[in-house]
Amino acid sequence: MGDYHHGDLANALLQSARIVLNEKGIHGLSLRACAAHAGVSHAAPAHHFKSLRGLLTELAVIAYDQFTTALQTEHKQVMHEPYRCRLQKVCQAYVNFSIKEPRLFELMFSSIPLDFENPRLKSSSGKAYQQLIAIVHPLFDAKKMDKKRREQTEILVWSLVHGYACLLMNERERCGDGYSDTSKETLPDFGLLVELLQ
Amino acid sequence: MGDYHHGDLANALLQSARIVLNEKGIHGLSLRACAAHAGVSHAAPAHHFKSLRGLLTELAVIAYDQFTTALQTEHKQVMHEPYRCRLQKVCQAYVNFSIKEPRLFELMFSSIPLDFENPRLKSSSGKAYQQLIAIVHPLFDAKKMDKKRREQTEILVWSLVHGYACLLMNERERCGDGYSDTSKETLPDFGLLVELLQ
DNA sequence: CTCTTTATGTTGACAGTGTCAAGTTATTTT
DNA sequence: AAAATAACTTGACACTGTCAACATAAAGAG
Repeated sequence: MGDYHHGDLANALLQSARIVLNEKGIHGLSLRACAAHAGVSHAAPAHHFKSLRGLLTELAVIAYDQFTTALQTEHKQVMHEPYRCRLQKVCQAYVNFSIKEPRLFELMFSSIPLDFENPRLKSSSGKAYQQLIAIVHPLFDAKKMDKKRREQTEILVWSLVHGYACLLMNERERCGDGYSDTSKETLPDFGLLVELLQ
Repeated sequence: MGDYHHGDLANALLQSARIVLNEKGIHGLSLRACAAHAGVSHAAPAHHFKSLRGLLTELAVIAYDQFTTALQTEHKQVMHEPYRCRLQKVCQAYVNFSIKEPRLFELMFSSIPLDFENPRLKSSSGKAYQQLIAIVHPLFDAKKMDKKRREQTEILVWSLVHGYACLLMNERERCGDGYSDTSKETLPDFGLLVELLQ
């Protein structure tokens, strides 16, 4: 009776998962909802992803890849600009992604348990971090820093932009769907921090 | 048969909720588990908290209060120290809280839907933010900044420390329970950023 | 070409969850 | 003392993830 052998159900389910994710949010995303959206039985996903965790993990891989691409694209576009400007703009791209794809961003950094032993997830999330570092790195060339201080500074930059994106998203969640304060969508100039601290 | 009229079931349930939270994490916390731990029937919590969301919201209130207290305590202890040092230490207290009470921290800033219209939650989370601002504020006295630039700088500082705490927690989650890299538990000196950016 | 194996979906079941309605008991009010 | 109310229990329903058993289609072996 039923259509057996869909052909590429794994990808179809991931496609459905993205749609359900955007409609109902992470906590509304269920295996059964994805199966229903893809038009298959409720237990079909288990044959492609071991569990819900498995599906979320694969979805996170997609998310990280798309995230990395977004950073890369911006990075290439600002290659010719001065260092500070570069950094600011790529960090803005980081924030923009969290605004454009809030559900994917949530998935990547939320407390929802993913399978971080999964080699694909390890790879894609690792690449995202490397892409970030690649942006900050040229900034060090002029400075004289040892390895440890470099790493610490990298983490500080990452923390800065990541924290901003997180807080912005929290605010959006709290204030309902219609909320969008365009003034907060642009990351403040990092120079303000220098002004404060020096 | 059953003991009716417990006396102070609401608080007993919140107490149980904290225990269950610390044992099983946010996504393992359920109304029924709390009820079982408190020794009451599965539907008892509904009479005190409208729903699971209601219970999580009240738990978040406790979390924010404890968080604010932690910041306040540190703030008082470093009152006599120079501005920059003060800022660094209170931010460290922020990070320390996320290490000491990771589940509560998660609850406060995760994507789990809370009732942000709840006046108690509004109040307690607002106080936490005010406490943060209160720390950054004195730093501006020496600088000449207009209101907008002040607010932007406040957000940048907040982003910095919040992002660090979040990333640290993600790392902990990913690397299993036994993970603790003490070198990362101390927030790098903000001066590194100045060095990088100026 | 036929038989077997394997991959892929389906169906049905189970335990767990939040939530609601109805019933039971204790306290409070009148 | 009677009535009203608050607190808690019980039972039910729909939903979830996950497992086992079954059905079907594709691929491989002889």
